[in-house]
Amino acid sequence: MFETLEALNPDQREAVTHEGGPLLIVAGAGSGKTTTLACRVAWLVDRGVSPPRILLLTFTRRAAREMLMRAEQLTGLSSAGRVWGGTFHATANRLLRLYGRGLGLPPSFTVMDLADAEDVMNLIRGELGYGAGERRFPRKETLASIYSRTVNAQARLGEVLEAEFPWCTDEHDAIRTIFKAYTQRKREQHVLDYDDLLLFWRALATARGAGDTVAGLFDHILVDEYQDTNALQADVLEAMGRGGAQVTVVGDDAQAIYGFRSATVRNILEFPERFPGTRIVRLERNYRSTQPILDASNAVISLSPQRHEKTLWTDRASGVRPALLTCIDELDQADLVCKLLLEHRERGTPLKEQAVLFRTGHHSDLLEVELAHRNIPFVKYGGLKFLEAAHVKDVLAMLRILENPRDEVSWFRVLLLLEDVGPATAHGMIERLGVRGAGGGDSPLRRLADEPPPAPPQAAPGLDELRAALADCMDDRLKVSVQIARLRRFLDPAIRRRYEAGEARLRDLDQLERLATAHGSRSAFLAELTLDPPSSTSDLAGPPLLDEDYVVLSTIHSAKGGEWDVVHVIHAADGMIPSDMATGDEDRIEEERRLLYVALTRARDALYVHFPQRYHRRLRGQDDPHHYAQITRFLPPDVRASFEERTTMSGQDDPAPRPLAAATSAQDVDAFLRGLWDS
DNA sequence: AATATCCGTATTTTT
DNA sequence: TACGGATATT
Repeated sequence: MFETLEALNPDQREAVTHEGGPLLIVAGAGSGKTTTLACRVAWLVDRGVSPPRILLLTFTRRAAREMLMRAEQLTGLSSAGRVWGGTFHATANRLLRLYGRGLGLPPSFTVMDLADAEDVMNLIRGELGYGAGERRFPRKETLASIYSRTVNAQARLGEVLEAEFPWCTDEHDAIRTIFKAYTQRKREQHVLDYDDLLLFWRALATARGAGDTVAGLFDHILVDEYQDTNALQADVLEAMGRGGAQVTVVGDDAQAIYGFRSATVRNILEFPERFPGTRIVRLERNYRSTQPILDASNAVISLSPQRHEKTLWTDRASGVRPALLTCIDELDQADLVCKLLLEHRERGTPLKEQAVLFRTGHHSDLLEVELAHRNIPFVKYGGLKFLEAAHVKDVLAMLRILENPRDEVSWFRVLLLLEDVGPATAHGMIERLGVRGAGGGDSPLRRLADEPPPAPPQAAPGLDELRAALADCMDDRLKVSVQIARLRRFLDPAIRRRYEAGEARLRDLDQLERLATAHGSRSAFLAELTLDPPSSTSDLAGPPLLDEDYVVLSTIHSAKGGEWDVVHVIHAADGMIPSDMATGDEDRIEEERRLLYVALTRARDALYVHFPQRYHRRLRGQDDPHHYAQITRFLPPDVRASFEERTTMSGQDDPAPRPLAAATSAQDVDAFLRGLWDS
């Protein structure tokens, strides 16, 4: 332990060995934040704190695992593994299963993800007849996001509508009615959404009696990525801290990128006030990147009108500036990225130490095709739609029913798989099964077995299969994977019949089955899946891929906390970064700027930013199949001075040096046009 | 009442 | 492009 401390710089050492009151560590990108936190955990254990009395809250499960592994290496003890680690949501889940009874929450509650929440909203919306009228009514996605924002930001519905969803203000009363019904239904059915996990945790921590118990569980609470927590999470932390635990938070306001989830940097800024006696330690020395890369990153963030009171420095000198590569179009970009990846690999950087980052999941589509074409292996983080696929949700719905027979949405979903059963019939059957019947009475599962609800003749064979499958799986001793296999005797034919491309979908179910073998109980599997979904294609692909060398493709959000020798940032065009969905108000644009900053600061040795000038229009365009983009507004000329600018003209199909000139004139035309309607 | 078919549209980021 | 919604058909 002593040697470990010796290896730290003075600021880090101060953070690690701080004793007494609350601690705020303001840690710039690459400043050894992970090391510092891991060391602090190790140091605490070394000083005799019992591991199970330490709570480490991180942004992802992966981050928690990594940190605890490092802490174990440092202490040489395996006991660090018994530290409580995970996300706020996963921790809430664990605590509520143990102590939720006092709040009227049975340990068998199920957790629904965003898609489920939207489905419930939709169900209620339909039942109350809001979709049917002449007037356009907010869609389920909008309803769910209004709801979540209201809860997480702890603002009044009216204010949220006014500020964020002005086009819905007319529907204020209807929305409130839906929210009431939504809440009531969740309670009746023992279902919690993501926001509920936090709400109930807060309720638990502030409750008379139970609160002392729960808050008293920990001597130390450490929170990573504090800039990306929201008001509710801050409340939870404060309540837990009142139980006597010492609180440590780590964050960087320049890396706040979760405002869309109601995260607020105010949590960091106001931390010293909420936790009196706070000690503040700043980590400004960067160990990750070369000075030219830091210069470019600093230049980008320095244009932010918001204050970021630190400048990173490093002693990693290098003569190589990051590159800003202007290429013709997306194809050209993909081509160049591939070439550079291979080039660096030839020079000794394995693919695993190289990453390609982008704003949204589908920004890598073309590149993925190109990589596959050239036999360059890759894994992609973020943007994984696996769990959103209809057929996967069907399986999960069946598991959920088994876990929590009052889960109406799941019943609905499963019954719709039967032939000749639509919404109306399904409703009737659900009624018959007594799914909504509160509290007592037979379980709907028992009723399904004993007195099957009337169904259309076409549905009879399917219904028998369904009953048999569910009955067989009610035995909790069966492993989840076995249960899934059993359920598939009902599901496979239904899926083949209902969806196109049935075979491909069935292969997804094979994957799900395989994923399940790694988990024990059904409830653990379901909770894991909603709280910590497989985050990359490699999580699903299984072991064989893992030994191979592969490039990492990732959304910038999912790349948070990561670092690579070589980093490519693609699509540095206005409309991509910032996403044109986010150009509404200034706060959101600033968040996009920080997003670019996060992307740039992931690089250790080499950084490439790619800007394709020409985009093919997605929507039908007749005479004009493409348009010219402008470089991202976050790289104005004086910032570009930190880059080495290069233009590629490698497109063989398009030998004319036209693009550069054309782009300039296209920009002029656009500027002219804007003058016509902006004024 | 369910299903087939067609059309329009909106399209981020994640626990 | 894929999904949701509306309309037409069984």
